[in-house]
Amino acid sequence: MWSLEDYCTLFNDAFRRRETIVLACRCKIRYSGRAESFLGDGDRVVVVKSDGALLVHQPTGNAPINYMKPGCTHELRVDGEECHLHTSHVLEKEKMEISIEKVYFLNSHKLEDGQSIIVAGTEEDMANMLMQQPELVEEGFKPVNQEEQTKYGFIDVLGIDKAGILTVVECKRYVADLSAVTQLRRYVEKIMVSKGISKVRGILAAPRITDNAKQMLEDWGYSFKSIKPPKFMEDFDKKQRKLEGF
Amino acid sequence: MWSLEDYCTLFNDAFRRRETIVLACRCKIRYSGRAESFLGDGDRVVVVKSDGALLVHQPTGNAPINYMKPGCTHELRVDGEECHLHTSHVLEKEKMEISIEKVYFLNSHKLEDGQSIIVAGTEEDMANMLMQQPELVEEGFKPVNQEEQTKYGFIDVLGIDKAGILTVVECKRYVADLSAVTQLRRYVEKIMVSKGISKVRGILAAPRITDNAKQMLEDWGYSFKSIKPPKFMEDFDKKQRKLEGF
DNA sequence: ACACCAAGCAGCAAT
DNA sequence: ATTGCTGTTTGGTGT
Repeated sequence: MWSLEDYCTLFNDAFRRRETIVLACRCKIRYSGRAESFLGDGDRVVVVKSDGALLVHQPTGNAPINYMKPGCTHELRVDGEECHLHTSHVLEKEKMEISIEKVYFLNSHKLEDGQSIIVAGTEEDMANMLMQQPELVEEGFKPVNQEEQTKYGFIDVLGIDKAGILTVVECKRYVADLSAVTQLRRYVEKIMVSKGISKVRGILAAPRITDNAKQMLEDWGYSFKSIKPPKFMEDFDKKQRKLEGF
Repeated sequence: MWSLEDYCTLFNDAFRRRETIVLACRCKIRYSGRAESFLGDGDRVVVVKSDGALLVHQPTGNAPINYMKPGCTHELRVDGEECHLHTSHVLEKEKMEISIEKVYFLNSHKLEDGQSIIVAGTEEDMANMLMQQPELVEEGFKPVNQEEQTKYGFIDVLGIDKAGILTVVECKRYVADLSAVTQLRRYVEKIMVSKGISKVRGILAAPRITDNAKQMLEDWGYSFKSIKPPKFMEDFDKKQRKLEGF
């Protein structure tokens, strides 16, 4: 069994060597920075990464209960019967103190990883699908050049309907809600102003829409088109080539 | 040194006992579910929690590069020269396979934690501050009963200005952007319809606002009030009492 | 269960 | 650096 001093030496040396450190312990946590927080005694896993990021995970749940951003300094010190991990981010004026009552295990290793993840099935993929298969939006719909869109902002798909009316399409991967409608409305109005056109259509493309959102959409004269986002591994080839280019 | 079979036994037994497991390894990862992803060879920390949640962390950055939600089943199996961690969430039709080339360390421990975090300085705290010190919003501003708000949705603060005009206040903890303005606009319109009033004011309360948002705010006849969110540890006493009540 | 929204959101790309 | 926006967002609250 190691002493508190041993743990401190192990930890501080590992961090100095930019190893990634994992520590399971019983602790309480105080944080002060963009907000302030306190977390009473319990068992957690603490991860300190080579870039100084720190994560605290409870034994259940997806998200960290506390964290510090990359760029932090860390020091583990003995304080009576406990160890205290002092973490601070000088630039961001944030600090954290983890009071460690008991260490269950501590391990560290130099980790190297230069890989980027490749994801298929995002909102961007959905927009690309509609650019390539515009008939999915509506019969006779013609997307305009993607270059031209960017001038008007972050519009997912811009096109012209079969009657020649400029049409903004906003894509959502999941259920479209009120904020999706207000977002569409904002884009439509932006286009009307910047192009000086009084008639611009808005289409919300998503697998589903909430009742309230549907109502608001119709009140504003926009329409909904049910579209499932793509989820093809085939897309990987294209993206992989793009990544390998760098 | 342990064999691949040893690691599998350790891992599978630990998960069966609902321990929290930490594994540092060189691996590649495939995920399929709400989207699909692939991550090539690199060193990562894998955390498997007692509720079945799984996190994969690269040696830098704040967020997990891959994850699975609570409720997953996990099995680590030997496959030739490698171990494969098969993770699946039957209900959500999600699955992940982590191909492990090399294990740096593996630890597990039964962790217990029933604590909830107490946070001060949230948007809700900001709204409460304005309810208690309405003069911060504007001279002569009087908040209306908080009960009454809930009928009309998630409005932060509803009140009456010194001229007797109903006023919606939307709070933002940080820089208010375009979506904050559209949100305010949605609430103001909702109130106008539900109360049958043609004149309702809107105030955006935040420490700062972006230029575009300011523009849109003024175009719509709303106003901005620079207010810093509260950040008092004193609030902890109140919240703690509330939590202890359970 | 669904709808809506905040988050100490994070991360990314464009400006 | 700031702005705007997506996210396998997560997590919480109210209906």
